Amino acid sequence: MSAAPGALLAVVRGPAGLGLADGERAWAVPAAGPAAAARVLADLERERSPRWVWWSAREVLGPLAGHGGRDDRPPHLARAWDVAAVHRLVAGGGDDGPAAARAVACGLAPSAAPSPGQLDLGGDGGVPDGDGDDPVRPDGHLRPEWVDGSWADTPGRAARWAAAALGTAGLQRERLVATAGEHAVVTAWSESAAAVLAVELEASGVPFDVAAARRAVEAVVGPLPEDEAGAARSRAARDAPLQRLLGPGPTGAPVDLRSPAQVLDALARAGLDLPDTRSWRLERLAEEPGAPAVLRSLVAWRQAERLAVAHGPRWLAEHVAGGRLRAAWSASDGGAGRMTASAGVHSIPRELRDAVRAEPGHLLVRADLGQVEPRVLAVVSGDPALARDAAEDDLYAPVAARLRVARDVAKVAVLAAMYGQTSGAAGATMAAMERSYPRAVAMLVDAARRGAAGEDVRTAGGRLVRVPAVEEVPVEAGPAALERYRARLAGRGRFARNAVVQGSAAELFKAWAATVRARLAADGSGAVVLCLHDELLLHVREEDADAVAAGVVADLGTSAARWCRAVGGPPVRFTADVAVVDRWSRAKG
DNA sequence: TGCGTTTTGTTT
DNA sequence: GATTAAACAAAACGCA
Repeated sequence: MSAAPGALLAVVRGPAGLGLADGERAWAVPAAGPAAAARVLADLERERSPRWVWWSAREVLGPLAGHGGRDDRPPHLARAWDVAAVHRLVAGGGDDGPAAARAVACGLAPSAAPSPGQLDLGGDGGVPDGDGDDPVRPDGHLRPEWVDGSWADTPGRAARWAAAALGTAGLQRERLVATAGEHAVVTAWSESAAAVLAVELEASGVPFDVAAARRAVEAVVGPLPEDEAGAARSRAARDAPLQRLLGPGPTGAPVDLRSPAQVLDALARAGLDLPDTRSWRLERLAEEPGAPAVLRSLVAWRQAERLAVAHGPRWLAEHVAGGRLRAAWSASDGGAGRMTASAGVHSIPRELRDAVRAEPGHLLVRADLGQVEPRVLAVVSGDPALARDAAEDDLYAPVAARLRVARDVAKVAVLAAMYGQTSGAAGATMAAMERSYPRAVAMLVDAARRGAAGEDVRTAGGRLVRVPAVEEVPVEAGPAALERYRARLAGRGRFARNAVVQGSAAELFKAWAATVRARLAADGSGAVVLCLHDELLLHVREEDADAVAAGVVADLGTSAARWCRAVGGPPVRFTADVAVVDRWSRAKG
């Protein structure tokens, strides 16, 4: 659902309750195409600092993102109330369209929400689609004929659609405060800003040198093919040496290296009995003295195959254009509301980071948070000892001292506590963790208990995290089925335990990212081009790079302090490592 | 043939 | 004896 060029763009200013001094006003802006819409937005921005209210940033800004200059974005655009983003916060994900968001905001069942094309049965049975219609039915739901994007047909409809967004935002706010608490309003703001950022990330992409990427892949894989036939030839050439080492399969045909089952059989014939062919297992075996040459060859083949398939010519053609790697971005996805991206942007292998390069006259600023998760744990649990330890640059040093173990052991112990690991050396240090950080551990244990019991949990900022359903097992089920059931419950416990930390960390990160975004947009020094859970990659003008690097650290100070206050935790110190580089690969980390 | 599951691998 | 979280993505496998 997006406004086509030449259609209308609905822009709304919100009421005081949404963070404004101004009264309610709904705007419907006629826009002859994205460029005109961008000018209108820029004009409106000059009026004093509104908080925009929209059904979703994607709908309103998507059509004009990328217009008006790559690095030229209205700074206050992200001061918004994004109904879809707030709905995901309130409802814990799922369908975030206007109909579902409206239903939940009204306390109605989202399943009863109308969908486009559906007969309108729930209302007054009035006139179906007149210009004078209200998008909202008397029962609170949206009218189905409004949900299909036709709000953009006339100025009158756009204005009413905008007003409905405003009304929904008000209801949402009440609901949010009632279910998650007053502090969740602050989260709603930063999540809305992240939604704007997601649209911008999608439009801008990551500066990417295709030729450098090809070279990096070729260094491992060999010359890249030009077409399908060439691809088949180079695959065969890659396979042949290893196939000769493995010998023929039972049918006499060469082993299909892409079939785990066939590779497993072939290894068994070579006298290697393995439970699976995971590369870490193969690597460990290959490193042993006297290991057969096949193993080393197989490990190398796997590495090349992976790179060729995941980041070969097809991937480059599909996702890189005009010197930018582009992906679809979600501002809050998954169990805990992290930002996610398609095209494998969050798992670009190290070899390829050399291809992420600043454009002429620009530099990259890479900033990553140090030890975010334990610091976030200190905030959300309010554990005084952990909060004190966070004062150090290296949080694990004082932890090691308290636990009376080596730093590495301490680090594993903290991570294991957050992930719910109970076996091995990490399990053994749990008792010491509990003694040293009773509040932190108690909070984690409580989240795990609630998750295992099927109760939903909330992040520090108030996001609802739904634990996955686990199918009940009848009492008379066999021991294997009962064991699987128990394992699922435990898995759900670990999920919930992790989600409260990971999800809260995502909220802190987004608050920081939004602050940095506003800084860059305000002075036109550049743009955020990549968000990687605890890492920001900025593309900035060369002459501004050092100032931006300093600014990013300052922004962390202010946004982290604000976040700690908002969620009612102690003022925990957060740190960031910042590097100014021309290529991503040159920033260590 | 098509669709869902399993295996594998990369990142945080 | 096991049981560290999340994500995206491709190809093989298994079943109807």
